[in-house]
Amino acid sequence: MVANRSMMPEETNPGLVSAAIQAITQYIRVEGLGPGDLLPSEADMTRRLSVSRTVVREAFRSLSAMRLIDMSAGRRASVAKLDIGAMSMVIEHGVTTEQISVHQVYDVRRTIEMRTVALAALRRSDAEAAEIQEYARLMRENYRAPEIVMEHDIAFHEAIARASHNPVFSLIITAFSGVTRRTWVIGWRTRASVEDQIKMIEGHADIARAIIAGNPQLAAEHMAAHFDKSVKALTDAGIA
Amino acid sequence: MVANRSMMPEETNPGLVSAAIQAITQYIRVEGLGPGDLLPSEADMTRRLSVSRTVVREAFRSLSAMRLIDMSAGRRASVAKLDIGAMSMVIEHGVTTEQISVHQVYDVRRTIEMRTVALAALRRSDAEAAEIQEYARLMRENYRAPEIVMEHDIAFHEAIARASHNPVFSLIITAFSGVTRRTWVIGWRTRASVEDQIKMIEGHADIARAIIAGNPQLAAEHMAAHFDKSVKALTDAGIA
DNA sequence: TGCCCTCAACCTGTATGACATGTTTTCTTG
DNA sequence: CAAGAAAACATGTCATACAGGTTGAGGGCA
Repeated sequence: MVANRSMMPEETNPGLVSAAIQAITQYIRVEGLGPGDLLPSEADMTRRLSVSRTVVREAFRSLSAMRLIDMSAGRRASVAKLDIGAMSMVIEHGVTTEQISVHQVYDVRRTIEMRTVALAALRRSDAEAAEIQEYARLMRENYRAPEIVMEHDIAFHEAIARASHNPVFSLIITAFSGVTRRTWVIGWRTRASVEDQIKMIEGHADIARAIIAGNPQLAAEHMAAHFDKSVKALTDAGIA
Repeated sequence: MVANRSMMPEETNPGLVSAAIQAITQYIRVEGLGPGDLLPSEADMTRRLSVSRTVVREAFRSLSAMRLIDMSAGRRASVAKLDIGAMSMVIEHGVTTEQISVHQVYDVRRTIEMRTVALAALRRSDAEAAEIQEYARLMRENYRAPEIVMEHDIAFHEAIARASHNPVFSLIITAFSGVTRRTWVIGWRTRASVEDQIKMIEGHADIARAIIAGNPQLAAEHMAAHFDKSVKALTDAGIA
């Protein structure tokens, strides 16, 4: 009654905690819970699964770390809204342990953003178009302050992903933001002249205009050019 | 000394466990640990962080759930090799709680696999080419047994992702496999005639041949055609 | 000497009980 | 009937205990 061993592809490494995690996710599925819905209390789960509260807590904690559930003191756990959480930690872990290179991340980003930008050009609402354009404007306005440009740059790409109206794209792109934060400034510094830096910012404005114009081909072309330049900047900086 | 509040983008929801998680990941980073390297024992961490073993354990457990570290009874935790773990759970959670649709997953897969298949055509080793071809062959050989075809289908796509030699692609594609397992059979059933089913399997053989021939354009075209047919099959089956 | 076996030391897995603190519900009181 | 206090319930953290897995040191045997 506690765990299933056959159907799920998730490896059940032996142990009560893993079984409890399975049981809880299965509970969410079976009960058809959606974001915000409450889960049984730890004491409840302790009784249902016939294990100690220790085990139940570690299971809840694990799900909370992956952002599948929300926990806070005093109130019961609830099903979480879709969130990066775990995914970004996995990516960062891969990069810091040198199992993933920054170039590889950029290739994935390029692949995905060529699509999100085209979708955004087709599907963006007016509000989304305005938001994207606003980030491009803020980049130009703050071109003397790299850190600020970076944050608007990241926000720009995330906004495009949102405007694709596919949350999975949004999820993945946002997961990469952490890595971007660690390498962005390096790429910026290799753009020796102010003209180069401004040219890079104008690349964003080009993308924004194509999205607003509803031209997916043009938007994708500008995005490709942008990534090619960014990757070149990183390569020039000696980042593998 | 335990946690940092400023640099990391990860939201530090208050609590000793979150702080411990931060401390442990930071430890991995600072010590420059790679896959397989051992972490301090729970007792050690208890002393270092001046918190109870309960807290340390919940932190370790959380990292283990995200597959950032490996744990097993009797031996100390170690840094894990890059693995899907959390990512696939996030995706599955999104789908079961209806925050992500199957179509959206397929759009992302299509976007990524158009790239992995092209990269595979350019970069695959002979062994990888043989493996990919073998899965296509196994699909044909077992065409009467849908479940077996499905497993080889999934293995086929994962093998292509591996042959792209970019682990991030591999990571993402594998993360989607769980969702695929839940919907594959439905798409299969809508292919009414045996001819249609065989045609679908032949689509995989076409992809394999293009990869072996080292022709990225052709490979991408076949992949696109394959996905278009798959999505149509799902749509015909009434999957949103 | 060299190999195998045993056992001690260390480690994680699970259970239990206790108490602090935060949240919700209920009931009392004005 | 409303406001506020208290009880009931929830999670957060700690301490302790013991079972069972892992490893390496040391000793016995060939």
